[in-house]
Amino acid sequence: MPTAPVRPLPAKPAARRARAEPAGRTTLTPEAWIEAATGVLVDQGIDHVRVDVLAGQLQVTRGSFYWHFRDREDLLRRVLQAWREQATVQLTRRLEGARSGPREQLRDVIWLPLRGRAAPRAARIELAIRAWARRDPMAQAAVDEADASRIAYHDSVFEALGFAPAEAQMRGFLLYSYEVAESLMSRQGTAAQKQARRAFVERLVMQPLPG
Amino acid sequence: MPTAPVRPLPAKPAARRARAEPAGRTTLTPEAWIEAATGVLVDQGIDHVRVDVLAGQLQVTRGSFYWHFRDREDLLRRVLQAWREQATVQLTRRLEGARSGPREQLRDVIWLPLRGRAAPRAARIELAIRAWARRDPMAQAAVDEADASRIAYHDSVFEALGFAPAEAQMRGFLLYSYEVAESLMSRQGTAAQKQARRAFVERLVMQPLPG
DNA sequence: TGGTTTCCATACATTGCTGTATGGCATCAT
DNA sequence: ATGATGCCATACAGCAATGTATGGAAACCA
Repeated sequence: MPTAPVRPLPAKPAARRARAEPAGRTTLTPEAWIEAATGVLVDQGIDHVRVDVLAGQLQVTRGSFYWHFRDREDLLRRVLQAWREQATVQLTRRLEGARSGPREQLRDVIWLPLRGRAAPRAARIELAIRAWARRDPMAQAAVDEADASRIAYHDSVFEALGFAPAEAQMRGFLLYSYEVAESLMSRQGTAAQKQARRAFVERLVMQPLPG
Repeated sequence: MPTAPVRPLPAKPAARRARAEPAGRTTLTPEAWIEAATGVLVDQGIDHVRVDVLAGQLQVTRGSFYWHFRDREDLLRRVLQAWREQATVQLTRRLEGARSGPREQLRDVIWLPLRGRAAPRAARIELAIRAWARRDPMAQAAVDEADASRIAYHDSVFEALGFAPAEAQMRGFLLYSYEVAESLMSRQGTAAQKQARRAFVERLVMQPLPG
């Protein structure tokens, strides 16, 4: 697909001006559309993210949409972009907590997906984008990038635990694999079994190999 | 969705009669439609499995489709059914090879996804159905069922290796998780790294824990 | 050979969704 | 006050996909 000729949007102020909004949000931000699109993406799939559906959800007409966005493709790009930024922030937070020691980082990696406030929703968004990525190169690139940086983080944790780089890499990948799969197959097993699984994995991935 | 009132299909013979097919397959079987649908499902997603697309691919018109199938929903059901049967056959083959000893079964589980002839395509089909399952309860049920029986098989391998049932269950889940994730994130790492990963996991999941 | 059945083509009728063009109202600058 | 602008509504044209109704040719049965 050749890069489409950029049709200039009607000039808009870079920063949203503070207009007199009488109480209940009469005017929409692009972020509202992006949020709504993400919602539909999560429980309907990318093909159901359609302009008129979102308009109905936001109680406006499609005229509003085509004011804020060039077209549907434009919206999808910004949905992905929003996810990338969120994922980056998430990982940055972890890197900043690196001073707490590798053992604690490992515990966080394993248990945070359960304890986190917004974790379940973030997981669902990620799975939806992963499904989307199967046939959209742009989404695929975003997912690959996120996977790579997270795996790199996992590796670093095992390196900090004293494993040689090559082995740390394999342990990091295994642990990340487990997390992704646990999210993907969240229907398998009872809550107690899941707890036990995580505790077991936490111990096993630290277990040294003989030889 | 209430179970739709069943509109009776035009009566058809249960088994396809042997008609004089002059050379090049002038007449279509339902299986041909199912195969085509699976193909589109794999690299386009379930929403792109549309009657007219398949008709174009099969060089016929939609009239043919509505003779073989009640409607689009009917086709999707049969696509899922075909996958269930294939997955069952696959697992049955493994259970029959159980006499070869647990170590060999473990090797097979880990390495077969790479060596198998039709393995890559089967993996892609499975990922496509997994994506579909996120918003179709019927597909979700099929995936859950497949996961459960495969996990049970993994468990049995670890039990045969001498681990206590509870621990075997966790090891089985971890190994299956790794396999699913390796398929899902097949873009991560070089071929050599993947090889090393598998070899490493094969050893680690057998490693006993102290205590 | 005449009639039936199998399988597919053709031709509607309908719906859903996209993108554009244009109008209108409220809010802003001056 | 008066343009000008931001934000949205309305209306239109067009395509894409579904399902149905019906016709028609070739193979089968008698």
